[in-house]
Amino acid sequence: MNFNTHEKLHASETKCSDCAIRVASLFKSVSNGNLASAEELRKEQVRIPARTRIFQEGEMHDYIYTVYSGWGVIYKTVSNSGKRQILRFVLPGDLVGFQTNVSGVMAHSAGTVTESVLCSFPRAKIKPMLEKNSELALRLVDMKARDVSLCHNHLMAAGRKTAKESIAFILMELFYRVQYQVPNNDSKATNTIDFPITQEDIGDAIGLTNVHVNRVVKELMKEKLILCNKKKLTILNEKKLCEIAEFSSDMVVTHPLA
Amino acid sequence: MNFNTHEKLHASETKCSDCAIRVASLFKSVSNGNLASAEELRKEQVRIPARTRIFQEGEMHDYIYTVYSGWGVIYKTVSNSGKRQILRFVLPGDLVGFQTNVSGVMAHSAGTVTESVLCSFPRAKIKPMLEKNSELALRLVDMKARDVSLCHNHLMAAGRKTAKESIAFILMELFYRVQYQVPNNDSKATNTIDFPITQEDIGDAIGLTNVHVNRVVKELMKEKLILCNKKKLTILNEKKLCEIAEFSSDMVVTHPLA
DNA sequence: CGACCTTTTGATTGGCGTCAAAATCTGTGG
DNA sequence: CCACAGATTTTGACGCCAATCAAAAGGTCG
Repeated sequence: MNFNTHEKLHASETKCSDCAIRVASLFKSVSNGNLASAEELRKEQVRIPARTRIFQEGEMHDYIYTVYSGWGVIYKTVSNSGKRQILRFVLPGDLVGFQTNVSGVMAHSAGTVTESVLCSFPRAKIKPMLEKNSELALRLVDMKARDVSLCHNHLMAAGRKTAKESIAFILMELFYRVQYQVPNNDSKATNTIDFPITQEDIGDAIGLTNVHVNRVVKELMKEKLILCNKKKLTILNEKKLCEIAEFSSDMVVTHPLA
Repeated sequence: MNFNTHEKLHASETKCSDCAIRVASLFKSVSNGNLASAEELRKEQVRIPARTRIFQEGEMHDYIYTVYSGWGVIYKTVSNSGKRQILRFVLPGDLVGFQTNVSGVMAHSAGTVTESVLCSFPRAKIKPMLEKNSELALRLVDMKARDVSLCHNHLMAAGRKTAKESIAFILMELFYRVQYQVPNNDSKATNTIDFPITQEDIGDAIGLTNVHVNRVVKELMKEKLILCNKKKLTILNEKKLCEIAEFSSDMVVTHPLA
């Protein structure tokens, strides 16, 4: 699976008439009055094809993005071996590309999995915006704290869990994140979500080969814990999976700073 | 290696006469005027023995801490297997225990490695403080962004690097973090730092056994890349180690949001 | 000095990687 | 709507990195 490059990212931009709505996640907890004051920050909506790179590790990139729709990944590559480590699956509402450093050189790459719609925002305007609007700053603290929490769980899976435990974990985590973050999903009724990532992606997220992921996934299917094909994932035995994975749904729920 | 518990954490507190200085890290970028206004927030200084638990995963804990001196770890435990995953080595200037959730139940445990001095701060006062002082909020965003960045590197090591690469990485990372964060270290002159963690700790950080860590560390010594004994670590061949680890010093440098 | 860590070494095992090839799926253009 | 190419999944054989088990040697601290 190779990423197309998306060099002229901002060439295909179209105006987003009411982008404040689209960046619902970042602005979620901001009162209407303040939102209005943030309106001046005109944002650009971008549509990016499936499996296309958004920005690349080591390169300058002056925008951050809020995901409006679609799945993506952020990742790093070991240059010695060429192996990829997926750091996070990106879903609607997530922020992509925010990092604090002097140079603006990206510490990781980002790419889409499915066709995605992002709202871009100039990195340079973040600080003034946060200074003007403390609610936004608090919201960003929340989002970053959640990033840390997800990354801790992810690290735990990669470092200390078996292949089966890790895979069960990642499936449950994504199932719940989709439930909370993807609009118009019916996962509560059907226990099924759209699942556009490959087994190779799963492997790259937890440090396994696609071959081994396949063996474990088949085992989970044989045990009637999941059903997984045609880009759909069904959770058949949530209780058992949570036990195996040591997962609980409150590991993925966002909370405002209280 | 077991942690003592530190049940009566706040029993042994002593007043910290000028704690604003001690929480230098969190308040680093805050102008003097604002610092004064934050003075009202009386903080408590706590001294904790070596290898003692500060708080535990799954339990309520109402304080966050800024580390003034000493080494510590934050970690999670796989209950199935009892295996520990160290999420982060904690050094002076680091924040410990900040997370956003409703319940106040800690998502991970924290403990000291050496005797440490911490400044405690009531979790409940964070939000009002940040609302009053936007510079603090920005500073917290920076710190959390750095947490994410370190965790990404850590995940990369655990997931996709070989034992040798990961161990080289963790050694270089700690070497530079000590250089930047520990006061009165002479690492620039001597290439040597105090190194109080065990090989078991290193293994728990990247998902290896102490036995295997030992074999690799000995190999690194045999190759004259490091020198490591008596709780001291010397970097003999930084260039080579950085190549093996794919490490660069700007992976650990803190930058204010610009 | 004695108990307990921590490091070190050796022997053996096993989980997951590697290599390879077939089967299946997916999207695209004719 | 079919055909084809490329991506993805699946299966099998085999190998290796790191785990496990065990035990000795060296450090550390009360």
